[in-house]
Amino acid sequence: MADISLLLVDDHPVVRNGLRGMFESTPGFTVLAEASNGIEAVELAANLTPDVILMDLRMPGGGGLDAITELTRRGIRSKVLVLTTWDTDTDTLPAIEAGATGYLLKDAPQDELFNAVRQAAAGRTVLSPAVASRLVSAVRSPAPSPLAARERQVLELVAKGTSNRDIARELFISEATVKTHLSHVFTKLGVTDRAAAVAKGYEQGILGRD
Amino acid sequence: MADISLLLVDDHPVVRNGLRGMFESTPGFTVLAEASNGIEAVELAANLTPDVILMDLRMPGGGGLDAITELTRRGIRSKVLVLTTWDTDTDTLPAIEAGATGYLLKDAPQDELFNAVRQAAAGRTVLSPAVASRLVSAVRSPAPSPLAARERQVLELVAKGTSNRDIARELFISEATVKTHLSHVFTKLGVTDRAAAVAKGYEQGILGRD
DNA sequence: CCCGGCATCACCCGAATGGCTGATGCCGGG
DNA sequence: CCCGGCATCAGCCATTCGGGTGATGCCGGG
Repeated sequence: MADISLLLVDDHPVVRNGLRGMFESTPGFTVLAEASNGIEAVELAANLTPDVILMDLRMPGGGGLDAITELTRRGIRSKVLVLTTWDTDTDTLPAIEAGATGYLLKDAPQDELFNAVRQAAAGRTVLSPAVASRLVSAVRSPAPSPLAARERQVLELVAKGTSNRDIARELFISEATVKTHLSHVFTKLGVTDRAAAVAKGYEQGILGRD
Repeated sequence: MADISLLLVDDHPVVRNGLRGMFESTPGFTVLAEASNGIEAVELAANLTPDVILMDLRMPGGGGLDAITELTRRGIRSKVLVLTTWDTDTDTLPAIEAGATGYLLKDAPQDELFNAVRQAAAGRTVLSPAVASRLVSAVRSPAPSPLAARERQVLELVAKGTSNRDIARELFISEATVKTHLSHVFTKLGVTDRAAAVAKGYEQGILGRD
């Protein structure tokens, strides 16, 4: 069987270099190209159609997530293997929903990485144990948090230090309604005051993505 | 002149591999050893006394910061070059205060890295442009953000939804003091209420690192 | 030696907050 | 067709906040 062709996507030269070194010195893999951001990645993938794309999610200028979405949209059939640094990422699920074939952490041992790439090339999903367990628990729980659109808006304004009155003005609703929304937010997030609600918002990735 | 001897410290095998590859394939450098956490790093440094230690700050089990402090405390004269991923780090200054000789970002080009190592070996301070500019601005402005220890504690409790009264109880101080601390927090963060303070706390990395 | 920052505390007061009860209209799914 | 979730609104009320003013003690740097 032919070598598995790869496209490496990471904004850090060091990481790209490390990966390239690892794969080039191991039979069965060929590194076709490297990209340092999502835009480049999509272009290169479109031209080279590598078997597997190893991609970091967090990158300046063209996030990995958008890149994945774009790839699936264009019907490019390269398998995307997300290789990320932190497992605390809130984007695990989005990435998989967007079409990533696998998701593993950078601190995985080499053989695990090689294995993952082979699995991915074969179209099988590979997840880091840590990620996998989070996934199942995410599925298991019917999502306890998701705030309604209006509730999220209110929370965002609260995080900016806006008073209920001003939130009301800003959203063209009455102050009473703002209070109602906030009460619901509190209930859904399991807190009792706005400060804690903001904290939860950040913890759960509801806030913080400007 | 003899090779510059190196100790690589990073929790990610991929990164260590990348660095090792880069330095081994370049004349003038010798990689003595690798460590995956701060504890290991200190031990190895004590035994091998490398010229330069390339160290990541964020590591599980023995943070890089403590490692640096420990190294200076022990009088080990290896130069520490902090090689970190994000320039948003709040630990830039602490690291330098702790005794780091240089501080640069992982996405620096290779030659810059090589150069930095040589500079560090010669005892000169090297900083990434981004870091450098942040440093000067930090010096220039009397630090508008860094909260005092007590203030941070209070903010953390606020983020957990604790009322002033309960914060007072928890910290064994009076409610009045809590309010004073909070007022200072508000001023320093440029906000007017606890919710916004929590938000700023997360934005600025004061909160969110459990 | 004095000043500034930190940490501590007190008192007052008006405004904002959060809980509670209750109500209306719309929409989509069972 | 009814129920649940969303979005809207009202009024009441106890508590909590945040601002302002003022004060003390400690420490470290200039």
